[in-house]
Parts: sequence; C-alpha cells; structure tokens
Amino acid sequence: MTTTGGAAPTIHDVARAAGVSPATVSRAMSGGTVSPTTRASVQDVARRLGYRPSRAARGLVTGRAGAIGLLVPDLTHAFFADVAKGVSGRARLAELPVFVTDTDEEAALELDAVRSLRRSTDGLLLCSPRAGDDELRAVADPATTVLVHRRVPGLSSVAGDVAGGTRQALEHLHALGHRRVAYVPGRYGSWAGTQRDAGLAEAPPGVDVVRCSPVDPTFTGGLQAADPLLTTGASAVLAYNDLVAAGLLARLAARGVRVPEDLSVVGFDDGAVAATSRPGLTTVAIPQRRAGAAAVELLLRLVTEGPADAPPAPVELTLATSLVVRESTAPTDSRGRT
Amino acid sequence: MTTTGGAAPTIHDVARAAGVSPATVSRAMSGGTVSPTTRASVQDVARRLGYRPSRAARGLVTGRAGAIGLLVPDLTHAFFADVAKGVSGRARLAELPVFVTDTDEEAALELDAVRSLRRSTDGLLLCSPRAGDDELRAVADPATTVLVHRRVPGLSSVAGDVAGGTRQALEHLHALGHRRVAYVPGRYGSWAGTQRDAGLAEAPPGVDVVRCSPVDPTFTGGLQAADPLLTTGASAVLAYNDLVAAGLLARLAARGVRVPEDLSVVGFDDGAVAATSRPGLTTVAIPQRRAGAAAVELLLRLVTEGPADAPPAPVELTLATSLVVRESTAPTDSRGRT
DNA sequence: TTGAAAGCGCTAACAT
DNA sequence: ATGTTAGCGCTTTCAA
Repeated sequence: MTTTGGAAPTIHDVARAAGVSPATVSRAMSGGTVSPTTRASVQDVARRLGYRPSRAARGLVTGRAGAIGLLVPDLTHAFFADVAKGVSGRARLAELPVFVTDTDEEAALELDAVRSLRRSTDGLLLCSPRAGDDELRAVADPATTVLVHRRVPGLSSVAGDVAGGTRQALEHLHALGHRRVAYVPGRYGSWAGTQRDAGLAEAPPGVDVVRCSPVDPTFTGGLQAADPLLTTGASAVLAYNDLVAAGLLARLAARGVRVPEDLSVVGFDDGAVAATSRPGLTTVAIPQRRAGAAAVELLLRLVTEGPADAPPAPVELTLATSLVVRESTAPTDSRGRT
Repeated sequence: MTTTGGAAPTIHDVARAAGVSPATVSRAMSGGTVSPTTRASVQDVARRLGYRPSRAARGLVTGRAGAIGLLVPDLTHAFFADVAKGVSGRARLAELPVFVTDTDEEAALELDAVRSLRRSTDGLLLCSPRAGDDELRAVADPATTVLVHRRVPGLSSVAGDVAGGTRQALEHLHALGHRRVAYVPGRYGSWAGTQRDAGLAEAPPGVDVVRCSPVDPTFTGGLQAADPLLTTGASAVLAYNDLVAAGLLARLAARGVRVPEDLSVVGFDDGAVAATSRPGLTTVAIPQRRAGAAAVELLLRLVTEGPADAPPAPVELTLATSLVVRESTAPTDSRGRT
C-alpha cells in the first residue's frame, strides 16, 4: 500500500477536506449538477486523498453492481481464452470489472455460477454454455444475459456465422477440384456442431460429404480420426476445429500421407495452432475476440435500455467468418506428385 | 429468470416468511448462535424463496468484499490461461468470485487495475506482472497481495523453481553427451529470464552455454532464432519457452536440420504445444495450474490471519518443476545418422 | 436464543 | 448550486 495512514478514505473524508457536503462530492464525482469551480476543487481533493467510491455502497443504493460476469467452459481452450480477452478489453473501456468463472465444461457448475453471479452483477455473458436450452432459459434473465457462440430462443446472443464458414470451406475445396470431402465431427449435440451440419447440408453440387465418427474436439481426437479417414476415399477433410486438424496432421505425417499433395485438410477457428502447424492450416476464422467485445457492448445496451419495463426483444448478432487459406489445401491435380 | 415475481428477495422477506427477525435470519445463514430448529426452518424458507444475501450489503457492513482479483498479462497465453484456470477452480471451492483482468502486457494498465480493484476485493493475485519492483511495492498491499511467477522483496509470492528446472534441462543434455548448448533468451529483464540465467550459471562442468540474441517469446521469435543458432556450433538448444521452441522446430525443418538427430531442442513450460509439436518437445514443466490454486490458498491465509495487526512477514512459496522428456532430445552419438 | 437499533458508504429525492 | 434527509440490505452490538 502507499503511504496512506489506514483505512480507505470515504466520501465524508473528501467532503470535509473540500469543505462541502457528501452529496456535493457525489455529484462532483459522477456527472451531477455542480458548479465547475467546486467540481474541480472536489476532484482535486479526491485525487490527493486517493479516494475511490465504494462499489458496494454505491451498488447498494443504485441497485447496480457495477460489474458483469463471464462464464466459459475452459479458460485454457484458445477459443474461449480469446473471447475472454475480448470481453476483458472492452469491459476495461467501460471501467467495468468482470467476474470470470471457468465451469470445467460442466453444465451443473455453469448453472450454479449463473445463480450465484446473477445477484452480484448487472449482467452475464455465457460463452458456449454446456447447459440445455431449457435449463438456460430457466436460470438466465433475458434482460441481462448475452450468449456467446450459442443461440437459445428467447435469449440475446452474439455468434459467428459458423454455417456460412463451413460453406466457404466447402466452396474452397470444390474450387480446388475436390468432390469427396470427409468431415470429422466433434461431440454430439453442441450448437456449434449443429451449425456445421447446416453448412454441410448446403455443400456445392457435386460435392459428396462423408461423415466420420465423432471424436473429442482435441488433438488426441484428431489422432484417432486419421486412420478411419483414410478409408473413406476422400481427397480432402474438414475437421471440427484446429486442434482436431492438428491431430490429423500429426497422424497423417506418421502414416506417410502428404498434406496437401495426398490430402487437403481444413480446420476451424483460426487459433494459434493453425498458424504454427506444419503445413500451415487452411481454416475458417471466427472473430472470437470481437465477439467478446461485441457481447459486452450488447449487454451494456440491454442493461441501459432494459428498464423500459416491456420484456425486451432478444437481439441476435451474427459475426462474419472468413476462410484463411494456408498450405494445407491444394488442387486435386497435384495429387500423386512429389 | 425463473418464475419469481420481481426483485430479488431480501433478508426481510425471509424474516417475514419465517416469522423471525432479520437478525435471526442473518445468524441462521452465517454460522451464528441460533437454535437448530430455527436454523433449519429459516434455511428452508430461504431456499424456497431463492434468497441470496447481497454481497454489496454484506460487504458494506463487514468491510470485506467477498471477492478477489486476478491480473494476467495475456489471457490467450497458455501459461497464464493455466494459472487463471487454477485460480478459478480453487476460488470456486471457497465460493469466492474472481475479478479477472487482462492487462495486455502493459505495466500501466496493470497498476491502474491494481488501484481500481484494490477497493472492491479482499485481495489481489498478480500473475507475472510487468511493472517494476518499486512500482509494485508502491501500489500493492503486502497483506492482501500474492504474486504468481514473480518475486518482489516484501511481497508474498508463489513461483515455480525455474532456476532448478533450467539446471535439470542442462543435466539432461549433459547426460546425453552434449557439451555445447545454445540458449535462446526472451525479453530482457523479466523475472523468469533472470531465473533461467541463474540456472544457466550452474551448468554442469564441461557444458558450454552459448547465449543467442533475445527474441520475442513467441513462435515468430523462434523462427527468427533458428538461423543464427545454426552458426553457433551447438549440438543442443534450450529455448526460452515452448512457443520459441516450436518456432525453432518449424524453421529447422524448413532448413533440413533434423531434430533430434542433428540438433536437440528443449522447451520450457510444458504447454499444449509441447505435446502436439513434431517431434514431441522435451520441456521443463511448471505447474501453473497448481500455482494458481496455491496462490488463492495463500491469499486466503493472509487475509484471514492478516488482521493480526503486525505487518505480516511475506511468504514465498516455491513449486517444483520437472523435466518432461519427449522426442526432441537425443544422445550426441546419434548425430549424422539417418 | 432472539429482537431492536444503529450504521457501514453511498446516492437520490426534496428543500433551500 | 448546494445541503439535508432518508434508506439501500445486511451484520453486529446491546438488551431482554
């Protein structure tokens, strides 16, 4: 701590030192009606004393916590870490502290966290929640909740255009001459998985999509998927995400299958792995960071406009995805070449 | 929201519904002196009403915020993400919400965040802070601050035994017959860098350590370091961290240098990259997750025992590191083989 | 074992 | 433009 004597200064300390009433200090600090002179002098005193209004006290009277909450399934997953960074950065601009909870991919922990955080925040950001639609609706207030990378009817959300991105990837492969494309799905029943399916359903005419067995959306999952994949006769593969793609790459290299000469590989997410794998991974980029920032903005809007009493119509924001082309995809006529 | 009518129930609502005074409800919820009968009935009513004590109100009277803060330089860096996950998990056990702030590797943002969070938390965890020792001491209260992966005299901390880990790596290489080991340092002046230097200074006799130019502690930094490295005549290289090692691997492969046959490579941190790079990276594992959890525990201890008035002696915890041996290191007598 | 009363630090009417 | 008053939801003496 700095040289200050003891406890943190209160609004009364500032008031006394500035020779005004606490109410005036309050007005001077927030944007109340005060003469420019007093405002300046009060703020000066406040600064000198190192005065910071107590969030607790303010929250108690205003009914706003002055903080928001963010729930993610796994902070160590690059995708969620990016979202969290976006949230943190945008929240800092608004001088809004963020409670972050890692829910360990557990729906139950998620719902617990929502219940306990609801009370101490002005709003919640739920990133790719694992809980079911009904559970979420039961526990989340539509007026103060924004989903990220997930849609639930009745709740506001910000999500990447995953279906569109999937289509882009297929078009890219189609243009390269691929006609038989394998798809390695992740876990069943996730929103992101459903979106990919929607994209696959709109494959360009002439493109056959072969579904492999689902695997864990991890590097290990990719390792597992490689061998079965080679029996499908596909000339290209679309992986559930970059991690799975990286696992594929590793196992394919071990099997002596050359990428992209023998097989083209496309990932999903454009995480750090995509740029650092060998060969560099062609992948569908989702703007997670922007999604996080956008979610904060949307929440701020909801919470600000919210008290208009009427049940607010949920807002659904879609962020464009884009295909990042690297070295893991090539035209089919390069097959068999050295 | 659930079916509740309107605002969140207060202690008065519970008191009324249970036919007791608010004071009794308070005692029943916390561990006060209440008859078992009343306690049970009050808790029952509270549960039925979905009552959650307001943190703000409680904090106002008790002087404790009932929350802690965590500052990290970059949430998307695997190392810090792991720490954050450890913190989040341990804090959940204590039912302690965590304010997380990504400070974008900026000392100024860090110090701002400390100042603004100090007031609304019971304690702060500073992970690898970028600010200088004096700045940190000026702004951080020793009684309520724990550093993670950094030491500053006068402040409590939890850190991995980086120097020891470096020594382990050198011993491993020495045992494999390497006598000339290159070291690729990261940025100047970081605590972690200093620790590695300390370990390097105790290299086994007979081992020559060649310092390369420092690079950004990233994949790109590793790419840059590879070519100069090859001019040093070293048979093995110790990289600042796994990312740099991965960059080295990529560039070495492009240059036709085989790892580990022609050159052994050792990383640092044992992040996800280490296991998924090709070849798998021998690396010094630091238990970041446990460090995060341990930091929460230490903070809890400080804050609990703290009010013993006397300036508490800073506690410095050291966590053991361990060498994870994978495929990127081999005996020197394998050099030149196919 | 329980209740009554005071007050934590702040903001928001309401006066002036 | 500023001061006075009341009270947010809770815990904590102090009495009973």
